[in-house]
Amino acid sequence: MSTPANSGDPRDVLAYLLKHAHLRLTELSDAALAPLGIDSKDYGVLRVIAAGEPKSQAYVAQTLSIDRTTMVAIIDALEAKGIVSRRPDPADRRRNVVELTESGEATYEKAVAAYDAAERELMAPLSAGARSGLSDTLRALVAPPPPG
Amino acid sequence: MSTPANSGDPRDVLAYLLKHAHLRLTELSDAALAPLGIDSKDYGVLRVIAAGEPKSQAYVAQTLSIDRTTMVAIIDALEAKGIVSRRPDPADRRRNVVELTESGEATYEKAVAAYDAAERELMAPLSAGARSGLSDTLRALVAPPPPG
DNA sequence: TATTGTTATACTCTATAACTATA
DNA sequence: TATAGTTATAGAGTATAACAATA
Repeated sequence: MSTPANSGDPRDVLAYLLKHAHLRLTELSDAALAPLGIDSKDYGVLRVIAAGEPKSQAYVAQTLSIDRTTMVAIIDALEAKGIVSRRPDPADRRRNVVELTESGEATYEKAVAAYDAAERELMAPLSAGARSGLSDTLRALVAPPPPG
Repeated sequence: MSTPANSGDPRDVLAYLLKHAHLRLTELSDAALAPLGIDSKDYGVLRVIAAGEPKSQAYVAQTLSIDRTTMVAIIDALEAKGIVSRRPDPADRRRNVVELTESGEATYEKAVAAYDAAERELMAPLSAGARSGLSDTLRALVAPPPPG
């Protein structure tokens, strides 16, 4: 038969597996990042900010599919911690340019190491092939982010 | 180098991929299940209830790692729709036995087909090997549910 | 007119605390 | 004493609506 009998085990349901794998990684990375004063959501934001040229709040929000009103509070908190700075974009004063501060650069470097360790811990039971296969497969399922 | 440079693409971060793959599957399955009057969370509950012998609310909640106070409202709604029934367990009157009604059995059969179609739609870009590899890999990352 | 950032507000989801009844 | 179900309540997370500034 193509559909196996229902054993009642929720791990037969892909939605359950995706939800709980994400939950487990969030727990591990939140714990790893907590000493730096940030969580996994902050890490995602910092990673976009840290890449290449300075970004606007709107760009960061769109890249991560986070509502721009939600982004305000996230940047507020990172700014209060001295990790990022906000200033009006001289080229378009509607925009805020968001950048890592000097101290924020150091925090970001540590955050990359902490997050990577959490990912490795989650993936520890997997073979090297399964590890890279997981990322490749998920990338094929997830559409490119808005700005692309 | 073992860590690639940060391109700013959130799809390089496993947590982003897991979150958005889950989000996409939830959207697809919610849409597929909506004509039946249930959503993907209800489907997970029905799947546990439909397996084998009748279950208590507490068992269903623990199996899915849903708080028992949250389960009350979920079962309330399924009962109001005539999909499941509740009755005290004669063997232990603290417990509610939760079962599919006759009409609920029919809804459940349709729900399995609808959910499976949503999973297939999500997985459509993948090879057969990648599809089964994804489930196997995720299962290795997710601990067995409480009752086991 | 459209976009960016902001604020105030509301909504959803879920958890905590306290209660009842049963064991 | 401990467990199952329930209710009321509170908190986190996120979205919607409306506004000011700027393009």
